[in-house]
Amino acid sequence: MQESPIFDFLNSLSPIKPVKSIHVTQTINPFTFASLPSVLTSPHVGSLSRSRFVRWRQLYDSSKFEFSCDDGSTVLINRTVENTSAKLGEHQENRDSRLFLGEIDGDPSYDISNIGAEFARCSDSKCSSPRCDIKVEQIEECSTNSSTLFPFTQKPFQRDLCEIEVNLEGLCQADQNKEAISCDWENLMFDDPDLLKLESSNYNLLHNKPAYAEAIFRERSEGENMATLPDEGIEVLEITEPHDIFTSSRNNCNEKKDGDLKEFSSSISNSELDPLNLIQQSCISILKISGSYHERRRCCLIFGTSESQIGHLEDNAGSDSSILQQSVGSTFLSDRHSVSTNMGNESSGCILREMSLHRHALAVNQNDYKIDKNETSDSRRLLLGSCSSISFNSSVADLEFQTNISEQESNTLENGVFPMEDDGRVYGYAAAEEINQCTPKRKRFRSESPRDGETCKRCNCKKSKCLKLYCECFAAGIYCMEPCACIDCFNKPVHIDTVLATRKQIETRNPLAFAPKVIKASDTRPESWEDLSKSPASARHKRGCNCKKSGCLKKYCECYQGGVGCSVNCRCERCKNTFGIKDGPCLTIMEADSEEDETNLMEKNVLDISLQKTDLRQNLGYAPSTSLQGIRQSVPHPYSTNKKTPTSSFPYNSSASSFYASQILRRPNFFQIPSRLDKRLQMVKEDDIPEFLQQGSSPIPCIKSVSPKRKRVLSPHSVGQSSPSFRSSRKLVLQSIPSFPCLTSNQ
DNA sequence: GAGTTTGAAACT
DNA sequence: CAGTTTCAAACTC
Repeated sequence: MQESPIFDFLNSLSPIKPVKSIHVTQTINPFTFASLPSVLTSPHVGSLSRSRFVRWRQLYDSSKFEFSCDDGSTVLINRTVENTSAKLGEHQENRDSRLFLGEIDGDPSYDISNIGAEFARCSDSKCSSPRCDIKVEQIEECSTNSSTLFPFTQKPFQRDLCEIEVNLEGLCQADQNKEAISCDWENLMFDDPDLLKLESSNYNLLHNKPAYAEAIFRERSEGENMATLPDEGIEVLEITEPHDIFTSSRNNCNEKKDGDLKEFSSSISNSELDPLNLIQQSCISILKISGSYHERRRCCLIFGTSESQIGHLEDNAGSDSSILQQSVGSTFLSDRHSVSTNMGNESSGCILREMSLHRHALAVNQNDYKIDKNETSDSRRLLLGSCSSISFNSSVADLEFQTNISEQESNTLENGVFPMEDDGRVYGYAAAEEINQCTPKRKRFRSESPRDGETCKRCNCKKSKCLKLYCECFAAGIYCMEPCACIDCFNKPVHIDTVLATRKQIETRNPLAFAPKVIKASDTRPESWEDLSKSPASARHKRGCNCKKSGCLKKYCECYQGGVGCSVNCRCERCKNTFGIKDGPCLTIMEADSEEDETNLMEKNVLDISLQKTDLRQNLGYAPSTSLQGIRQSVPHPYSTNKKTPTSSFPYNSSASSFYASQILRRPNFFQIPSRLDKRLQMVKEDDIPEFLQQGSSPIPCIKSVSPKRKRVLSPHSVGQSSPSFRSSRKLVLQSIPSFPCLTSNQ
């Protein structure tokens, strides 16, 4: 890979030659961490599991620091950077229980500990909860441009990783009344803007680098901080705009309220490229959460600098920088939340100009986010990509995403394999050896608990480094996560550059490589149908299978695995796919009517549903479909809860559909089954093309169908263009967008 | 858990 | 484009 053109290109972008990494490998083991002698001798340290605490630790130089404050304590940080005498560990408590954290050896680059202090202070100011835990951690600083550490990626970034964890659970634990919780973060955070004014400019002066910030939400792993709080009610209801402290940001703040969601995006001027500002704003925005305070969530903010970005941007003055922008402007999405930082490159070399917080969830697979406590949460699943391509209806996210603490994590813990903190996705700035956390014990995790994590992809890749489509995680557009048993995994946030570059390379080869494998027939509102039929009807594998021996009756067959019948696209032999065989009769509605007596009740139901869909589609102004795939697929899908259930893939095409569905479902006659005549009349317009297809708006170029021996892909565009009205053939429409947002659209 | 089978993906 | 190899999931024992 190092010799691949893409990496040559990447390397050529950076005028900065790799230097020896100063990184010191750190294995962050909470147990180890917990066992460290407390730097602070605060009497409250011992009650971490139940107390509010601010924890700050510095690991880059192998020193670990932890600050904690207990109930009633207020954390006050000394922001005087020059005060080198304020050594780490110094603290004092006054009568109002203020805990002085001090500086870390006066190094201005680490005064982000202030943030935690500020947060803690804010939390203290109004929260009366006995457990309002706030933890700020700087995990490490890592200059990861070393090809030694990362032989497959040129990673000229210096990053600091700051982890901020907010544990608000205790706030409503007492009375179980969320509404009673009045921890107004918005006020908490900014009731003293001056106090929040960090000495962050020193960082810029010191490093003279542009900065970028990334934010990652993830759930806290059990045991990470000794907390023993139950896992429940994880929900962030609101993200609000930033406070005055970011005055310039506020002026440009856009707030869009949608349901209980507020989305804000704020512009940050050049002078605010300070990573501290970034991180602060990010954190504050994230922390400005209201609603459920059963929240236990960790926000990881990765901020850093990129010298190569500077050079590149200066050299090119805002021209070609797609790759850099990909690495600069990234959106990490996790469960219900996403925090994205849009950092465009301005002529001045400015990297960051916008930071936005989205609560819009962007899922790869809806099933990954099923509301099911028994399922492994995918909250830690992160999607990569540029921000600009992401836009969702928050209500959809509300419907579709809810996460719970991963039981797998707990299981892993029980098995004695502690989930590293945390498998490189968040703490990925470690040396390569740390990345390879996979142990033999974790091998074949999937097979050990085949049902536990079916809503969550896990791979066991050994050779592909999870950077090929062999890897299910990578193919699905998600990071590998803790349950994965992959080896040498590069499909992690720390390798976002590599991931994106690889992805782009693959997409160059096949623009639809990351598109869902199963596409639905002329149905642009799949989510609605799914709700109705609960079956993966009206879908086909986009390429078809090529099974020779499995008879398309095993999950080797992608069609079968996807719960769809084989189609003319398949080259399978001796197809016996229970969802529809390749050479089976291509039924139409008319034919189905004549055969209705021969269908069983289930099939009739499916037909009715299909017709209801037709009706619905009419109501929506969309043409009905004649496809009777639903009939052919009426056999209950044995993997209905399977992660790969195709109809639930890529829900981010679902915002509109869900909306439409919700609207239509309110119609009193929605469930009225049309008369037979109506049914037939509704067949007429079957091939109306969704607007977005008619407009040829798909950025994906048409993929021509090739010889039957070759894999075939039908693109939306090609389908739309080749589908004249009133033609009654089956039509397959790729409905979903690739799992990764467009790589080049983050301007 | 180890080994085998299978077919997609990648490679030539 | 076709054949081959690689790969990891699915499957079997």
